[in-house]
Amino acid sequence: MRVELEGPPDADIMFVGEAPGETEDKLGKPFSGRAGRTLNNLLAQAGIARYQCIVTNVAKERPPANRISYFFEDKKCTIPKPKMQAWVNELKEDIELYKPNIIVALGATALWALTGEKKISIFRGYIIPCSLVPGVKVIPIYHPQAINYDWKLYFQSVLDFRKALRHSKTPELPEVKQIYRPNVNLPEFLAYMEECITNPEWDRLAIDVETVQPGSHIEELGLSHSPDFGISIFLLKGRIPTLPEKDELLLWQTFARLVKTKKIIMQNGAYDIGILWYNQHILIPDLYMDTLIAAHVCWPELPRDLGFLGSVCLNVPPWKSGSAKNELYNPADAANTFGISEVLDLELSTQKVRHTFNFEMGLIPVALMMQLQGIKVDRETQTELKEKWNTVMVEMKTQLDTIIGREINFNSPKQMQELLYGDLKLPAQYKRRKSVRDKRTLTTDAAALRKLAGMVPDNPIFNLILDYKKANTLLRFLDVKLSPESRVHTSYNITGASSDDEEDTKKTKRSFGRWSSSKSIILPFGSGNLQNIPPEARKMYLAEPGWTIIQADLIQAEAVVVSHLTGNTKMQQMFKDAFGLANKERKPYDIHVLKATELFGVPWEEVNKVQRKTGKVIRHARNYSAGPGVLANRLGITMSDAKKLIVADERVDPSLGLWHLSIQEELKRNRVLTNLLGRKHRFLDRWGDTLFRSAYSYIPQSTIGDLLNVSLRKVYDKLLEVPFEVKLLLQLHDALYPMVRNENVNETIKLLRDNMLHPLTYNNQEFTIDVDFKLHTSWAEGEELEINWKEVGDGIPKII
DNA sequence: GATTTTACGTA
DNA sequence: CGTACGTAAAATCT
Repeated sequence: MRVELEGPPDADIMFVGEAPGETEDKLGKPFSGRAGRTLNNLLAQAGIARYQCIVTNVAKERPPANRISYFFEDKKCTIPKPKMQAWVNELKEDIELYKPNIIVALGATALWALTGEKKISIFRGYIIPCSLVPGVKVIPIYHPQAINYDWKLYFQSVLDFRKALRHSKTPELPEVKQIYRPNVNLPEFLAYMEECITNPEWDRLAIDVETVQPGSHIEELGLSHSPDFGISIFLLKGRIPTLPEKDELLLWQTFARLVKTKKIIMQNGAYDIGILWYNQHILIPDLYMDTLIAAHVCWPELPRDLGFLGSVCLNVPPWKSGSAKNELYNPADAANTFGISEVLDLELSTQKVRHTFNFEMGLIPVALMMQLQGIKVDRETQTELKEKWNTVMVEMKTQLDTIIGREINFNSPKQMQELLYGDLKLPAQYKRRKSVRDKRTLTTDAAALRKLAGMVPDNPIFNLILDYKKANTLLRFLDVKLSPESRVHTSYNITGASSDDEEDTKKTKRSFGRWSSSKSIILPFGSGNLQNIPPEARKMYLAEPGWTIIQADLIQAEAVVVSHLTGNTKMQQMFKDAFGLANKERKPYDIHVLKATELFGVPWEEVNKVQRKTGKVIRHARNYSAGPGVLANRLGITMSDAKKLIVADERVDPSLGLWHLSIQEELKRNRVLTNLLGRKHRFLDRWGDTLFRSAYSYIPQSTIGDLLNVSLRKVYDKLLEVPFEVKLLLQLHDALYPMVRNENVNETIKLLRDNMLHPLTYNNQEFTIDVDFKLHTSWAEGEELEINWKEVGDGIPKII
């Protein structure tokens, strides 16, 4: 059936979808099916009344199998067949007839028909001119059906619909008042900087640098004192300097004077400040706002790249869409960073999250210092380890090639499938599914290999493959490039996942407040992520001669938090009683033994190792609502035994289940959870178990992440006060690794403990997570310290 | 050549 | 149907 346009002739807003679906086809009404229900929901969230709007589609008939490409000549849907062209002409006439103030292009097909553009992910949220009927404005938004498939797009689309409503009062496109001065000469740039310095009313300055790799050399420098102005100068063209040395020196001298007088705004300042310091030796003394951090605090679940933030915060045209060589790119970045900062500043107040913002801003210098400092690798040990594991790898490969009779790439899932399930005809092993509705996919991962090894005990290849793969993986962590000073460096990312990837708008940004670690662009040495180095590879990270690496751990950190969240008073008491004791003295307060006594009804003294391990695993698994499959896997027991264990534990500790339910209740209210240090997170996934599991882990995980960083900042502040040198080497989520000279170990441990004990409050009850220490000659080998802090009191412990 | 999938390391 | 994170190689798409 042909589906006609619907709505009042005097409507301000016109929604244009793609084509009718099954329900629409039957009822003859646009957006009357599942996508229509999602549209209605979005409109309600945005405060738009559908009956006051025009609703239609580009195509008036349903394509076979709902595939819009049926109406096009080409696969990319850019050359319409005559029927489609006629509908586009019809759409043009409708727009001219009804003259809406704004047209909402729902999805890529509508965007194409109205503007000729294709990429919805780039243009969504921006007000752009309609090319079909010039003079009309269009705002592209994801199609409701796309949102149904990918629920993460929901929240940002609500923001987009609100923007559409704001712009529906008048037909005019937003006025373009921005002035950009790209690629100016030195006198003009110097004059601008001098004007900034002398004008006290311009108190803030946005800075953006473009760099070339390798070396992160500054290619272009952009500045802005207002959302409506941006200026830039090139320092490099290709790799050739544009300015004589003397002139460039003058530029940087003036710049260094300028930044001292202004509140600085940057997007991802940790990088820009880092290279300004590393390459130009210019210190940015007052970073007033990092828009990446502000966005992370205000909207942790949304993308954070400038293009996205611009679409949400500003009324400027999309400036990131053209070719990368667009001259205006850099000055526009600077000006729009300024504009975005003003909106985020208000948002921080509205959402009452400024404390989290200030906290994260305070971490920038710490993370940057750790990145630039790096951590030393002993080249000799590295070579030894590389040789050792290379030998293992080659040996396994030789044996396997002989047994199998041909060469196989064991890193190739495809070849592995052919071997295991084709040649050997072994029972298929499937990957764990996110939902029972998902289709099963074959796997050849380590767990599958171990299972097959158990089924065919007389065939040695499974264990050989496992050993081969282990050596192979390890080599990835060992065979890394070192800096000339034999160091590796990592970029610690305060806002978690990096988001300068513009194509990546579909991924939800999670970031529970924990730092992530990735490859440093400034100093690209090492394996990148330093938070996932396996123990064997840690052996090559040696303490410098005469120095000791100290490991300061938050003890049982997440478990302590969970005991308070669930109101498990027995566990709380045990943590309290064990507080400050030496490691050896903690035995009577072992929560895993406690769990075993409860679970198996055996007296404390008679709990054996297997029972303790069972207690440990089940507690951890149940905290985060793991299923019997995981438990069976972890403990090497059958599914039915695992199920029984879970049932038994539910009887022993019903508080966990109740806590999970209370989290669901809290999510129901507004989908926002707040951790014990006040950090908020909105959960945008589709309502269901995946969402719940993620939410259960949020408060314990993010509280500990924040807690450790509170400590880290406090320790960092002390570094300048103490009369000896402390190097902060690593941050591993619940542990800090400083390195000091041997003679300063005692004082450092005292300092660490003083600054890492930080009381938390839940339900008006105060508690403190304990800290313990290990001393290392390398990152791998550590010796547990036995300190009874009750005996030490306020003094300094005498360890060495 | 760019993007997606698979596998795997840590807390 | 633990979660969180980043990297690399293979597979797949264009």
